[in-house]
Amino acid sequence: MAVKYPAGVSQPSYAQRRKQQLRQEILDAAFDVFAERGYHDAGVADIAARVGIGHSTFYRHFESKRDILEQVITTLITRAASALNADNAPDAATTLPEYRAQVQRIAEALDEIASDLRVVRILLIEASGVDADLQQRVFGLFDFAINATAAYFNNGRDRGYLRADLDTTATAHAVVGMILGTAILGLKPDIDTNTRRLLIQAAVRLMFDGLVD
Amino acid sequence: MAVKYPAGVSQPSYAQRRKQQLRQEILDAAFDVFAERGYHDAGVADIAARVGIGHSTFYRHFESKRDILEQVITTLITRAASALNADNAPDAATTLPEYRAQVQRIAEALDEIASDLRVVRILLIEASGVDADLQQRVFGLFDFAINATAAYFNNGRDRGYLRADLDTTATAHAVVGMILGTAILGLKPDIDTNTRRLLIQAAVRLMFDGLVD
Amino acid sequence: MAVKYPAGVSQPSYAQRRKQQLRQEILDAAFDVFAERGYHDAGVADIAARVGIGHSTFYRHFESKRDILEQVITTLITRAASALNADNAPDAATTLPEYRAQVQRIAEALDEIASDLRVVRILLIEASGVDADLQQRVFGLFDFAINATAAYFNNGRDRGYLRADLDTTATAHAVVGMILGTAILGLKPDIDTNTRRLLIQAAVRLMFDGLVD
Amino acid sequence: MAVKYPAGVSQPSYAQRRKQQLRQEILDAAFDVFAERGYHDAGVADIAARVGIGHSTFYRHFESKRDILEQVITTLITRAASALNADNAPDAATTLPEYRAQVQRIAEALDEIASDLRVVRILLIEASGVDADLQQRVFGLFDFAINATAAYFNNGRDRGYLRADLDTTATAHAVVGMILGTAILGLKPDIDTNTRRLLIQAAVRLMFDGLVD
DNA sequence: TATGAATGAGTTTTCATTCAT
DNA sequence: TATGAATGAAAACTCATTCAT
Repeated sequence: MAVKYPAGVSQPSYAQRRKQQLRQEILDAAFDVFAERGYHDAGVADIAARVGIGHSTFYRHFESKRDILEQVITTLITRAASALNADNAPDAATTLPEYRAQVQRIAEALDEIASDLRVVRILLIEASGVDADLQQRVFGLFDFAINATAAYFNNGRDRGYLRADLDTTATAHAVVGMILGTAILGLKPDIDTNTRRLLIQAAVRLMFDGLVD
Repeated sequence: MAVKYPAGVSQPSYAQRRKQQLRQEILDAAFDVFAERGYHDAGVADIAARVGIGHSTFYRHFESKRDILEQVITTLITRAASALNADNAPDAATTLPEYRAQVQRIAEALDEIASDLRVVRILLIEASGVDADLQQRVFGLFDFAINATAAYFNNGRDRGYLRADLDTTATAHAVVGMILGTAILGLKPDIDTNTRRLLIQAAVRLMFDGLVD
Repeated sequence: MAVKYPAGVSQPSYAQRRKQQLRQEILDAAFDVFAERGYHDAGVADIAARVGIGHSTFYRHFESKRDILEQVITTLITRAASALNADNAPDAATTLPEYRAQVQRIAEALDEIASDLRVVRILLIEASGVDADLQQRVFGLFDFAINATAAYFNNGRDRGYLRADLDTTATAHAVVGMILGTAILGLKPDIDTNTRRLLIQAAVRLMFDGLVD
Repeated sequence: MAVKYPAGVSQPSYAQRRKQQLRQEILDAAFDVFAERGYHDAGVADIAARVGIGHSTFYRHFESKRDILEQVITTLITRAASALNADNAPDAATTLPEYRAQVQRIAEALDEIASDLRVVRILLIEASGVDADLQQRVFGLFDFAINATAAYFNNGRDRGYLRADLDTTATAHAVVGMILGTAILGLKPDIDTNTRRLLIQAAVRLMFDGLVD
């Protein structure tokens, strides 16, 4: 689908588009290669070979190996943040069932992303394994998630459909942690789609009702 | 305090003890260095330098760099598994308050371990970043934790102090995920001891009572 | 003189020729270095330095140090085998003088090769000193020489110009041994070209007429 | 059998004898190890382990790894030289049959030595592969053999049972070369005792009668 | 512009030899 | 005296990055 360009902005030339496209191909290849072999084991040559270009061409599009990892991660973070935001606003839910439904939707959206184990691997393992800076970037996403979640909780507590004594920040922490940890556990080789669904269900149920009730 | 040796077992010679001790010093140094710089960035030379020995002396005690990482991880896994087991049996708790107290104890024991961020970093980041094999080892620990947790849940459900419709395995997954994820979130630089305590409390509360009640 | 390429086979590009040429330069340097310092004492760095390239460039052309030795030896073996074959066929000689002349020619051809002491050193000393595999390769050459020689002897015996009771295989062994041993003795520092000629003469004479007559 | 010591020379003490004995054991082990793995691949540790002593003890008896190789080689050279000398004198033979018998005896004695492939390997391959100095030592043996052989030839020529026009030095060279080369060819894996005997026979026959007659 | 060739910095590992017990 | 522990020098090899075509 052709992208529309605003008036006054000249459409990029063919060459520029080609360049953009190649850039994207390289990004995709890097994503695959990093996920398969890990950042350190992956060579720039591997990435280039997968795209079918010379190693040197790689450097016309990215500063360094580290640079492309950063870009891959940025993309993933952006995507995850969108999933958290999409069609959801902290004050959209006014009743418990509404909120519950909303949580279910968010959970499924995140699962959609995390079901691609490569995303989990790169975001949680490789990013942190390479560099404190990159780790910070990812942790920024977590902070964002925690804050968003806390906002939801505040809304629910204010409206009265969540516990009045809820420590919203700390609990948000716990919930985001649960998402995170579940995603990591999903790296275990033997988890199929069905199990994932049961897990989400159990997690959402736990979140709302706890073990007891 | 001198260690007692059983009759018939000759106490290790001075040289042997020295050797053991040096081995332990190297292990400790490796633990630190791996945590600080990451496995790939850390050189055998760094480890040796920290202990104050020559590079090649390292190889008198460990097969390879990979070998020592494995040993470090094995130690950590063992320690974590002990913490999970210590003084706890799945059927020890017969009432909800008892179980709650037990969970609190376990949570604190794990937090004690995880408060050393280096442990978290090595176990969760480095292990997985290096090798599929090592990742498996760590995941074995998680499986153990999940199974143990499920056993507790089964006990509680059978005794009637937990929900009758509890999907014990899936929920155990979610709970272990929560522990895991919280540990990782603990790597964020700005978390102090007090915050940790609040987090644990919120997590335990969430686990038992959920958001609602 | 420009090499002619058959129709349909595009002439190698300049870059390819350059690469071939560099490869050959490295081979030559390795040949020299191995002969001078011996395989074990020679470093890849020495070879690279002699060509005037960086150490790692070496690895763009050869798999490993062992690899290049193998290639050097293969070349030498091929050359020696050609010398044995060149313009000679086992049944070319029908009379004793003809055969005698043929032997003289072969002897001179081999001497031509062996006069380069580096060849002898690498083929007989280094190859065997490094690896059983390489030794096998060289011994394959000897076997070839023995078989070829035996074929000549058979021809001569059948035609009646050699002893009827000649044990052709065993004698071929002895003759090839003589060539081999003489080549090794040629490594002695004090042997000049003239002496070599006398040696060949004496050897050929011995071979045909023995000590007695 | 106890060795007799001349009057006035005090018999070595027990400790000294033990030391001598251990030294010999180390020499034997080195001989084996060098032959099996080659000088460069063999470690001092291997030698020590085979004797059952610590690596360090090795250095109480030999200066260095190189040193022990030298001693091993010296021993072998001495043994080979003895075989060449034993009960033979250049002028012992006065007739052709006598000389022929003498040659046969010498050939068998040398074969006895060379049938231990380890001797051949160490003397011809390892010695030359390590060091120019060691190679010289071995070549000294060859020179000795050549000179001795030439002396025999001179005697035979003077007495009239060998060709009058024999270039004794050059032919001696050829003959010693034949011995040498045959010994090397003996390293081929598929040569059994019987073949060896046929080879010797063929060589001696060739030496005396040539191909023709 | 795209490329493959070239590179050197960096790392793991080995092993002969010395030292302290 | 015998030993194992310690060592550092050396060496092969890899790979991200630059350069010349």
